[in-house]
Amino acid sequence: MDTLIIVLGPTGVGKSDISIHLAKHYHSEIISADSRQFFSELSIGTAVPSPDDLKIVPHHFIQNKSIHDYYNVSEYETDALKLISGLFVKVNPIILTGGSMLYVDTICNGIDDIPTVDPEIRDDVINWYAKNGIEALQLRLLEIDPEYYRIVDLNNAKRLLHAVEIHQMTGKPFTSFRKKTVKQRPFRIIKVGINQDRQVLYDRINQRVLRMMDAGLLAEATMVYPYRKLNSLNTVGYKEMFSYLDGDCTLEESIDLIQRNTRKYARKQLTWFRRDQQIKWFEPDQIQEIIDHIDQKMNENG
RNA sequence: GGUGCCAUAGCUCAGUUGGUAGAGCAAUGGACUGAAAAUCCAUGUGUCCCCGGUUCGAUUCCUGGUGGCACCA
Repeated sequence: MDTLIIVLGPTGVGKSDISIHLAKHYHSEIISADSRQFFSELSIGTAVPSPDDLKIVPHHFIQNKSIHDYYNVSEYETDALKLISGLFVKVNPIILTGGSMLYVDTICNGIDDIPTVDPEIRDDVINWYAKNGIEALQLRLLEIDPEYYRIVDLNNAKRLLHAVEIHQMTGKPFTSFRKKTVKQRPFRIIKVGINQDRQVLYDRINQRVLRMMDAGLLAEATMVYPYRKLNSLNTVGYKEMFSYLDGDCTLEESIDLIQRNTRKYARKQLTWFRRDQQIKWFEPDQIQEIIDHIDQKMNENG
């Protein structure tokens, strides 16, 4: 039976090393589910695997896009599933790893077929919101989609904006698309979570940020600084460097902020993963236990 | 050595005309369907530096001490 092993956990915990170990053990390949490692212009700040690691094990969805490209989780679902089904012909199991919760979820459960919003409509709605404010936006949503109005977080402008965009584009309420249907995948999924003592994780994160600085994060950020308004650059490690380059803070403050925001991100990831009962959790050094667990699962039914 | 100012949450500080206290940041928890490393929400008991005094009651006023800062010698 085709099997997808998903290695997940907070940033900095060592998912990459474990994935590479597993890929070597199972003669497998690695699919990335990391929404920032797609971008070829970003490597230091996104902690992409080293050239050596990329040579040892084939990786997919690493630096295959430009920061100027528009890309979203739905396109990723399509691209990744196509790749996975083709790959299973010669590779089984396949390893999927990455910390982008929504992207992992989309591989497991799918995402509803909602139209992609035209850039002009997006700009139009954003401008309308900038002019009229959040309360007007809420009222507008109430009018066009009362069902979504009841359940959405009304303070979260991004959610409201998207529902309004979809309505403006299709003439239909957002809830008519948002069914939250869980898609069945034609392969087995084994979820392996990696976590460790919080303080140890934070220390690792802080150290990793300092290593990124030594490796030239500031120079990398300076290269893409002209495009800092792009969504792809609304990214921990870059936006803080931009604040420094803008003259809004010192370099030390900026580094401090990267460490803090990375810690926050790790916490947020753990919050998301915590509710997923399918995840079996391990410490980073329990590689043999992880392999035993995977083997046991794979033997359960074929 | 003298004088003045300061000492409150992990940090920076506010405040209580005497009735045991609150912001920002940090930390922690949560939400999440095409911007997701994004975006949004929630959570504040701490010997109010120490000893004594005044008082029904002191973190607040007073004496002394300790530590820090500034100025004068």
